[in-house]
Amino acid sequence: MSQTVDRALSILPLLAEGPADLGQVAERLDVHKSTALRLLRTLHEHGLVYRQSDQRYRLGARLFALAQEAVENLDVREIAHPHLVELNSKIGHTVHLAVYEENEVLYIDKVESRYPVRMYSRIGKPVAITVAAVAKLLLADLSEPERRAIAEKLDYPQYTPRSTPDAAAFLKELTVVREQGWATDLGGHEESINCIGAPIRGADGRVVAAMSVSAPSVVVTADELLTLLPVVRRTADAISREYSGNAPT
Amino acid sequence: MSQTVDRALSILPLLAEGPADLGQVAERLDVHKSTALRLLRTLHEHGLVYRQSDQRYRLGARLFALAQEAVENLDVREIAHPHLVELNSKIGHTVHLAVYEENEVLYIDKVESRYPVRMYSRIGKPVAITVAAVAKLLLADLSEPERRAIAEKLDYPQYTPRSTPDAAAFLKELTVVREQGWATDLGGHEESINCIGAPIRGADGRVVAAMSVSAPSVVVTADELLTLLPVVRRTADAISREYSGNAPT
DNA sequence: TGGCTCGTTGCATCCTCTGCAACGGCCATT
DNA sequence: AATGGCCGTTGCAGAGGATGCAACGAGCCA
Repeated sequence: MSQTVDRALSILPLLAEGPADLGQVAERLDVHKSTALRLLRTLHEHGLVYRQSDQRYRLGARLFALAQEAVENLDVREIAHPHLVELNSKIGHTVHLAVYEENEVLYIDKVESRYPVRMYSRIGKPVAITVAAVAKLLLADLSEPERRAIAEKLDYPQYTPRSTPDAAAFLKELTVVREQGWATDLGGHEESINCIGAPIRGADGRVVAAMSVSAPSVVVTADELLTLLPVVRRTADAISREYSGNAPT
Repeated sequence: MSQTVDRALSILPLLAEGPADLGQVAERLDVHKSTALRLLRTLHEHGLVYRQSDQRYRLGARLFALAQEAVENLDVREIAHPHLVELNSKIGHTVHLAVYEENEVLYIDKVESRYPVRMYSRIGKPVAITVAAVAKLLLADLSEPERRAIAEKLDYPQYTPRSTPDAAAFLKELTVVREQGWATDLGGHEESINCIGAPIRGADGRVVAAMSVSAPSVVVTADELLTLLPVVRRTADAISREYSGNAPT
């Protein structure tokens, strides 16, 4: 809506691909160098881009701080976290927490017992929306027209033979998930990984987040994983209760 | 430099404090509501702000993704990570990796063996710059006028009695660190936590990052921690070598 | 029902952003 | 050492877009 801001913000994803110099930025934006320079300077003043020693620009440190504060404002995460840790300590598998926002599903927390390293590596990354258990849970709660609109806009990458093939299958799956109140991803994203998930609801009953437990099939079979469903649902319900209780609004 | 972009970007830290509605944003920016609306819409289109159900705005999901990609482009981190993990598995204590950027020192990686939970919680957060071992290492490598300029601009919070008291003491400490090639923080931030750190250098000898090992004094005394100095320095040097070797530029 | 607040829209005015051209520093080439 | 090319930077005039105003409309409460 605002041309200048629009152009300036377009620089950010561009730099996310890797450092770029003034000329490259100007070319990608299709504007004059002097224009790109002014935009970059403004971004720089706000700490969103950083000028490295070779004069090329890359994303700046303030982005970390902002993302940090953004995630801290998500109170679901704060409430859920201890529950996720507790569940993880019980069953040992990876536990995820995700939210839906603006046509994207993203992980906002993760607890992994076996491989603590690079734990943050997936937080903030968009989820494979057509197959992930948490994505199904979050989308299943939307209204029917919304679900249809989204389902038709999506791509359906065939990660594995068990990936959701198309919009029709996805919508059907969402209906199932909506009715049963939990979801699975059995090898739909990676052949050897299974997930089960449950929704977290606010005081009004709307799904505000979703959690899942993932495990490689070499460790537990899909059937064995499904036996964990009750404890996963109990955890999700406990989070829901605590979240609803505290909600002041 | 660009008024419109400047105003738009000023909205981000404002929303970082917490959700705000249109009127509040307009007031804080000192612009007309319609102007604020257009700026917010533009930010919204780029996913940087999100409009929650009560119509108030808060920081959006794309910030995560951007910060995520930004951190992945820091190749020091990628190279260093396996070394940090290895060191951690040897000695068991928390290992940090930090860089200096634009008057700030921030952690970009962390390996913690005993408490894997919320591992990302400090990544991206500004370091206690006047006391942390990594901060001393990174600042010590700057030119003398730069060091002085920064030292005089800083605040010197007295986290503990052992915190760096003022600019003079800090500059003196930086000189020591610069000469000995390693740094410590012995209870300067938290009474019971000690750290030792070593610099990571690029091909040109400049310090590009710093790493540290932290441990509570109830587990190891400061003297015991110092016995780990050789292995910490060896790790840092190994990272430096690998980083310098691969650098194509 | 009426009045209030808050978000939204269309529009004329004026500001500010834009692109141009020229400068200067840096590097490589001869 | 001199030259040419490349890239970042600056000042400026013009034009295009951002701004604030005023009016509308939706939701809420009394």
